[in-house]
Amino acid sequence: MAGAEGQANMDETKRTGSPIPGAPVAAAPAASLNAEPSLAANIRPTLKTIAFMTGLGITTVSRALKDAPDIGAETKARVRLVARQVGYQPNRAGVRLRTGKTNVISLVLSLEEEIMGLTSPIVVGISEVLAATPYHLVVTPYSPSRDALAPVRYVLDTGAADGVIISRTEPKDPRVALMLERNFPFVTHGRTEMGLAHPYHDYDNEGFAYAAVRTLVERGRRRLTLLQPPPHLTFHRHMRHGFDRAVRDFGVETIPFDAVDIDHSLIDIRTAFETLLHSGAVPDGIVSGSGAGTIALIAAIEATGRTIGQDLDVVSKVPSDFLGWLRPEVITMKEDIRHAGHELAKAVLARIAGQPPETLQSVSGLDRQDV
Amino acid sequence: MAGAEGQANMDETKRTGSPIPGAPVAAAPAASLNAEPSLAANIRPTLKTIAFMTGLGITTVSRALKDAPDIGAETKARVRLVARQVGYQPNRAGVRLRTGKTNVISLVLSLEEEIMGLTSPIVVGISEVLAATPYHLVVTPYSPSRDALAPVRYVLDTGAADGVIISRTEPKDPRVALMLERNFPFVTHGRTEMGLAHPYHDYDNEGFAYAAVRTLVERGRRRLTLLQPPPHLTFHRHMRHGFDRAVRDFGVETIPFDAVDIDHSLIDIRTAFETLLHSGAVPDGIVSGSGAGTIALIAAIEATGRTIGQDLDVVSKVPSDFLGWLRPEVITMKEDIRHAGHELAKAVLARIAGQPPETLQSVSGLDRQDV
DNA sequence: GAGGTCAACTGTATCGTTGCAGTTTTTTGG
DNA sequence: CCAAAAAACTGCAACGATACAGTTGACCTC
Repeated sequence: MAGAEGQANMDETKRTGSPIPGAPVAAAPAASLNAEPSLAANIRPTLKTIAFMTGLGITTVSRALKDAPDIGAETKARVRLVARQVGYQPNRAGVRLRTGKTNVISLVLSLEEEIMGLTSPIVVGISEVLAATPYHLVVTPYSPSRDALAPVRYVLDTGAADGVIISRTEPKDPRVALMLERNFPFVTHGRTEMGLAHPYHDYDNEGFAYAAVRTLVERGRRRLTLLQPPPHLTFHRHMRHGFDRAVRDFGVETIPFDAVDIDHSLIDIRTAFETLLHSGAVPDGIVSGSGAGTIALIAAIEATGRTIGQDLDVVSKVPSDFLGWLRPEVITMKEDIRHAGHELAKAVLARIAGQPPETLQSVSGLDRQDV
Repeated sequence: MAGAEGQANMDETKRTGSPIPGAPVAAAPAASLNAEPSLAANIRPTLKTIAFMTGLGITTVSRALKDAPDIGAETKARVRLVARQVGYQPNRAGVRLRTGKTNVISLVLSLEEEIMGLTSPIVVGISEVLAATPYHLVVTPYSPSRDALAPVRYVLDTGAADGVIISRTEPKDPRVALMLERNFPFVTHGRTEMGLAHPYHDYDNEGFAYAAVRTLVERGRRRLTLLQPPPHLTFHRHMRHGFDRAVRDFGVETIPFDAVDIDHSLIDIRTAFETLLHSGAVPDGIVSGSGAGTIALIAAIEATGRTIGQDLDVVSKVPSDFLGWLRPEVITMKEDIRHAGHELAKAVLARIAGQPPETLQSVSGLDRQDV
């Protein structure tokens, strides 16, 4: 546009570089400062270092490492060789500043869902997948008393990550709505019911509850009850549906137990269940949606002098097999949370890579044979 | 140096900014691109945005927000007001690139130490402390089969974090040596024995083992054994010392049990302990250094028809109180791992702030009354 | 041999921030 | 009333990487 020919470039000497020896350029110190990326040993190599070593331009080196089509094959080979040799690793801050790409996955965690050590295996599972990638895992916590939206907003507003993993989803989850609206890559651990497609991984809680009821019925139990997830979370519905459907299918009775849910403290659960056991309506079969909760149930059961496997049966979903060791009479069905971590990580990465959400939805659990 | 007066500055029009309306500068699009940080709504505010809004220079805004001494009080107030108003948050990549400060704490985790959910509460504890700071928590995993030094080297070489938290320390820990040598801020969860001062937080395993033995002795137990940590870790020695010293002090007998340690699988521990129970030398008191391990011990004990609290007693260190619920006959002593997370996080932050290592060493556990 | 095409390479500007070295204005001292 | 000093503010360059818009030279084509 605008200005005539003389305006832009074409000085006789390009200011950058100009390492032609003997040329009457600037002063010595200035030159050495700019030209040689590092005489010393332990400075971290940058593109400039490689450019200097290969005699190429910084741009060329950058493109060569990216395998761009307009760089010669031999040049690429040379650059890669030198890069490997000096142990070049792109400066994350540089990339991030220029491109906005953070190479970070943010795991948004409720600090209190931690009571029963679910975090641990999920972190491990995610880490295992990310280890093979340039991605880092950042834990973004929030206290559940506060707004669950806050951490998500933070990531979105500050561009702190390329992808987000959230759990404890609700049927109408504002976090999902927000990220979908902003077209931000994420996966949820748990489904939603908003009529919007997004990546998720979920445990088949409906299948679990159904199978649990069936198991109890097969043992002759007829008066069943459920220790269920908190009502505002999606998987409350799933578990309820599975339970209720099975109860209908098998024609058995249910005893309501709504005073507490698996988010309550063990003490509360125990107290509430003891109360139930002292009431007129005593169940002979219990489905528990949480391994920790089951411990409280067991305490209540034993405190009232009953024996599991005899007076009543308990089927529990568990994250690990402690219960199997300590109370083999409790029937357990394992939820593989580490596997969930794998799936979640793979899904965000795929989403970031542009794969459509519909293809990134999975449910794991029992074989669905029995549903 | 070199060139005469005309060289450096003093063009009539400064190229940057020049938002004087009506001045005959460049073309419209170029100007709008540079002058107005954003007409649109949702662009993230930067220093430039605030500079534009306040009419100040970018440098001034930066310094004002840093509360530098050469900025006027009123100016600072104005800048802060606008910054708050527009929700300014410094771009981490910019800061990091310029200053090298990452605002990241790296938690270096062995992926397999995870068997018994220690990670969860430690992550929570660290997060709780970091939440009040600009720091993020990044999980840097390694598989224990591989070099434990690798992740530390990575952080050091790439400057991925401002501070590191490691666990599973060894008496001569190469990671500690490396970070000390590079003068890099870190804390260890567990002590070392290298004669070098560094920040640490540790559980008082010696005190635990001593108290455990005392408890057993008080119950009349005389033939004691220890399920101990793996020999290469520092706390193996601590626990051993506490155990051995108490055994000496109280004049009781010990039964060797070195076939397995708490890092072995539950199956292995159970098998090994059953073997011991079937041998001639049967203990009547057991100290267990791990909650998970205790479960395996219990299984072995019960499989051989013995009763805890009667034929023998078990004292176990535990991370949570499941055992207390399910096997109240087992005597438990709780290790508060979340608290460890707090201490570790506070220590790295203090170290980063320049506090001397000697002041950042703590041991928690039982009151040391009994040692 | 002028003009065009293509392959291979390169300089410049930029992301947002801060260290540095100023510049301008006001105040102070003599 | 002028020089010097202090106070308040500012532009430039740089951190490392990449998008973009060239530049260079070899090779073709007519």
